[in-house]
Amino acid sequence: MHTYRTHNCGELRDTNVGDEVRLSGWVHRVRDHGGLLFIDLRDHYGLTQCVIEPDAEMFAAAEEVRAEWVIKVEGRVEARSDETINTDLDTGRVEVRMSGLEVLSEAQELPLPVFGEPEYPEDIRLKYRFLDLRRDTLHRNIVMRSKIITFLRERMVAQGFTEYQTPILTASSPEGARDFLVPSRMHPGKFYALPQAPQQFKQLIMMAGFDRYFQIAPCFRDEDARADRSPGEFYQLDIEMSFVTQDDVFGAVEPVMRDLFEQFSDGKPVTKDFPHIPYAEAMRKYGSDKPDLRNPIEMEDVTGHFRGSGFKVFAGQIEKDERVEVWAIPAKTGGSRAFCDRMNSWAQGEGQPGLGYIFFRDGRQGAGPIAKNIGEARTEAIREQLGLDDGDAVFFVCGLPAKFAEFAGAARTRAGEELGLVDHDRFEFCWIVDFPMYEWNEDEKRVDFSHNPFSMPQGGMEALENMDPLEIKGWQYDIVCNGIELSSGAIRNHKPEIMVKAFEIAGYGPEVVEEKFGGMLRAMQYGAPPHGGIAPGVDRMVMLLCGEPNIREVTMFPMNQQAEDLLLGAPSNVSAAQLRDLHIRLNLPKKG
RNA sequence: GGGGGUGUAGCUCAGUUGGUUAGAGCGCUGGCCUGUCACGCCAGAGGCCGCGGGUUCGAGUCCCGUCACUCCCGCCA
Repeated sequence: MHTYRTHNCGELRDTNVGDEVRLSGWVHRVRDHGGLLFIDLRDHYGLTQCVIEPDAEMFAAAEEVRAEWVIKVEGRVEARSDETINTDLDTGRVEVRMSGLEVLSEAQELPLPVFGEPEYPEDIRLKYRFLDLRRDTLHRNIVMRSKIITFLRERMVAQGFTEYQTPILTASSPEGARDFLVPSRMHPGKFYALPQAPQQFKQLIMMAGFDRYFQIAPCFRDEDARADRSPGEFYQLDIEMSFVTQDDVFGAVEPVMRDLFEQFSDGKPVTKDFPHIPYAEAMRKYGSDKPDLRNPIEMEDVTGHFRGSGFKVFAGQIEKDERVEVWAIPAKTGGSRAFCDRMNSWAQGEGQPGLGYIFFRDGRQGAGPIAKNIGEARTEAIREQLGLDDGDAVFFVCGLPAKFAEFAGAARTRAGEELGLVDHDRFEFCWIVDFPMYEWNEDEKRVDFSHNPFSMPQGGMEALENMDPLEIKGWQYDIVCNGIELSSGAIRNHKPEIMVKAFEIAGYGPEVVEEKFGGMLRAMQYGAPPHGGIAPGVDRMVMLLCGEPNIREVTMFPMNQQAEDLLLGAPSNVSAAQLRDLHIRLNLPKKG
């Protein structure tokens, strides 16, 4: 018989009745009836009820055990009587009649109970993560994460991709997030950086002639945390392919995502064919480049109905600036003054002057101040355009779309959520395509890359030379699920002269490109294949599939919001000798 | 760097207009209990009310500061 166990704690069934078995695990729960004592023994696999009676030799020892002690139990598997079967347990038809018990390891009084699922303070959970991880939901989330990653690897390999590893110690990149730096011992005053993503490496892999790369890639960015963003590190399903168009990338990635979500979504429906939504259309309809398509509300331009109308607040703005538009946010079933006023005061809380509205009642009559001001005919035209009826409402935002789109999108989200129009039990995917290559940086009054500077502009060199930079679109795309951006990707620029020109438009001279991206530029000069890729965020996929709003619920050993590891104590002080080796002298901020 | 929330027993929380000895559940200790599976019953221990200062005859409660955790903004090509 094995030293510790013949079976695991989730294994025993009717067919084992009569077997002499040995189980090891944690004491999940003890129920001491005096004349009869139950121990629920738990391990990774499940829970088995063990029972002992006072005449048994080990009874005194059994009365001593406490929650989370590690014990070894021996005994005979017995069938439970009909009235004592527990259908909630896989092992609930049997129990182990204890004849032997050995304590393998005792536990102090717990700072954090393993039994039950109430919420506990994050700092205690993180300090005692090993206990937290024993708890059922978190334990299952972590296992789910592993299964998801295994699925991704298997599918990628099956589709002809190969996993290659890229360096962890690399060069600091001039664009993007703040880098984590690692001081060089051999080169005083110089630093490595941890990769924000293997972006340049995966393109070099394509240029080196390896086709179809993927990697479950660790990425490091020294940015502040959010609920859905760990401080410091996260994982991407990093993908790159040679000789491909945008549609080839979609064709490779979309089935993997759809099948992944169908397999792990617990029966929730998943989008069959991901719609392709141009960036401009997404902004106009949803006020966001990561729209939640579970929300049925689509915004519409209703500027014409307000031009020259009696609602002077809007009409005046339209008069003054031809770029001013009015967008309507139709809200089915939102047609009550109480709801409209609630939306209005929410908008004021967001720093807006308010949120104008019309709601319809009594035979499609428009109600509210705006309806009064613009009159029946215009009100009816708006109602007609949006297909609204009694009991519905519509909200309006007016101004320059670039300025109000984000707020309009937030109002759309809020109306959809408050009115219960959003179906939470589904996964709605889409591709957002045709992102602008550049955007206007208002602070610095100049043109900036809006996405990835390595992307191929649509129209290539000709577009860069002849078009208004702000009109140029890139072969850049995002994959979005339920309002969450899972990934950005692009068809890359593989021509050195286009790269130089693209950077020139953003204000970087050829010497800057040479200095910062010399390696990439050289690679392009020696035969670079057209290539492209994408990098869906693994953590966010796992969050969606586990239904967890917080990334720490799907991460085994997360840091807290202040980027500290409370279990192992990182970051930590280092010795003077270590600093000397690295040629570093501390220059600490003054206290207070 | 900025804004919001929270902080009372090992843990989750309650605590009235400022007023005697700060409570409950879980856990812990002891006792009882032969079919529980959130077992039940009885008793007990356990508190710098985050920390510092102030107002007051009197502060868990009001004010100021500070610390910790968290959510958000900035940031995240």
